[in-house]
Amino acid sequence: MPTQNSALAPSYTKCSQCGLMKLCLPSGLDPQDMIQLENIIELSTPYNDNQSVFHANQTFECIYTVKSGMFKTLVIDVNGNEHILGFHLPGELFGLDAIYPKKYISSAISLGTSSVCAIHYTDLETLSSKLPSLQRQLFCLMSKEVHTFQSLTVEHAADQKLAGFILALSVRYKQRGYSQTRINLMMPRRDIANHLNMAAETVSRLFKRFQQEGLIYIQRSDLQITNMEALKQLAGCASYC
Amino acid sequence: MPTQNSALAPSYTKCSQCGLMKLCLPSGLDPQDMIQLENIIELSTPYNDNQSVFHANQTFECIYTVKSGMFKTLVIDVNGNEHILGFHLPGELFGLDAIYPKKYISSAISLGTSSVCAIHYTDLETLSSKLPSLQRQLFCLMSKEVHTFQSLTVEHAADQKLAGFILALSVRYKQRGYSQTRINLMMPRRDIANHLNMAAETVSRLFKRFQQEGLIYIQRSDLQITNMEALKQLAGCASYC
DNA sequence: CGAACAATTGAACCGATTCAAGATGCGTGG
DNA sequence: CCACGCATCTTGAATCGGTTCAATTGTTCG
Repeated sequence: MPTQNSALAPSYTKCSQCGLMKLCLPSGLDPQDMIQLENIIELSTPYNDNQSVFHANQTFECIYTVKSGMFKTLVIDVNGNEHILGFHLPGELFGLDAIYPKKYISSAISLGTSSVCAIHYTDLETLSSKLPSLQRQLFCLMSKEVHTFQSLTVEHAADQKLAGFILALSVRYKQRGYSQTRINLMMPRRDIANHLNMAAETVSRLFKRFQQEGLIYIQRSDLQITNMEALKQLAGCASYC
Repeated sequence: MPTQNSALAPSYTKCSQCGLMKLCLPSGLDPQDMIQLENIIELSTPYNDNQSVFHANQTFECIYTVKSGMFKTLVIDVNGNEHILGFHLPGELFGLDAIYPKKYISSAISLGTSSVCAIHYTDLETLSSKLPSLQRQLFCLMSKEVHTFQSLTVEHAADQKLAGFILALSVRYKQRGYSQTRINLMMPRRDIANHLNMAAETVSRLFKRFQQEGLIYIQRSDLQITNMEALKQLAGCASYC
């Protein structure tokens, strides 16, 4: 049984970048192509808590895959208010939104000690025009990304949003081989609230209610899902399906 | 001076599909490549009001570009509630979100008499692996699409959202050669409200307020922007930038 | 231990929704 | 051409979910 995701995932520390990329690219590439892909990937030194991978307005160069830990991407509006666009788990990509404007739109910040692989976009573009399977993967990935944000634009009640958020984390961790019922949130309540467009107080009250109703057990950032079905029922279809 | 967009845009009725594609693909393709692209595009017969181009769950085959009129894409949640994901103006693409799941996620419905061009996705994929410039364009387009939805996830007050919506339409029509100050809304208040996650009554009240404040003049679906700067000020940065 | 920060809890408040009614515009047929 | 009927839009008043503000508790770390 997988353990809580606070430590590096065993599957990551043991596996090659090839394995990492397989996790990033949903339906896989053939091994020959994978080797070529590995050649354009750069490992970077780990980040401590709250460090930036890139900032909004910097020239776009690389897209990133999370190797361990977690990152958040956020934008700052004209009034100086932050808005967290999303959280990125091991095996997930970020930086794709910078392709069109040729500069980063968002800033990427580490949550706790975390590390990434960097992929130069020009290299990726060149390679994917040589490898149709890679091209297909990338189109799929970007379509999925569109999807994720589409789901977020559908308004729900606060409890549905939070339930959906928890379930989405559960599904994503499961896909990467972590526990789907025990999750280390890593981000503070304030960040969850910000991402879901609600007050931190509301998140706090809802976590309490969910626990009273037996849906979850939560202690600080250690979250256990105790009634998956009820949680799904509550979320309706919010964000994760 | 461009006229209101209620009739077909002159630039469209006169121009070839090549011209249409140029509008869809931001930074253009060289003429040679464009000819190859034209070969995989199919014109379809026009739709009357409220007809469906595709429905959610149908097998994904084509992506579409709007030739004239307007289309909306919408999803229906588990409770049977509609949510309008977006409105698609002439020269814009829709159906990209179906690539990853290989079936349409949303349904596309015409608003008034409208027409499209269909592009078989498998052909497009094949062609774009031969034409690096086309591949680049498509990555850009999808990145832009991610962008659009990212912006929508940032919560604003109702008046900011509506102001942002109006401005976004203005910008998009301008890009396609229509008037940026006089817009035919085409969709009912209910649809605007639904898309922006608010009640139709709120839209009505806000249009009235905007008119009283001299930002717009609106008569049924005929909208004129009378104070662009103030509208931008109000919207802050919502959705259009 | 004590400072600084994060999370919780309670109470007043507010923006937007809901519900209900009325106004307006539009197509149809007499 | 006007009268009718339907759908859309507008307007007002009551209500509610979630925010804001303020105070308290809990946690982490030098």
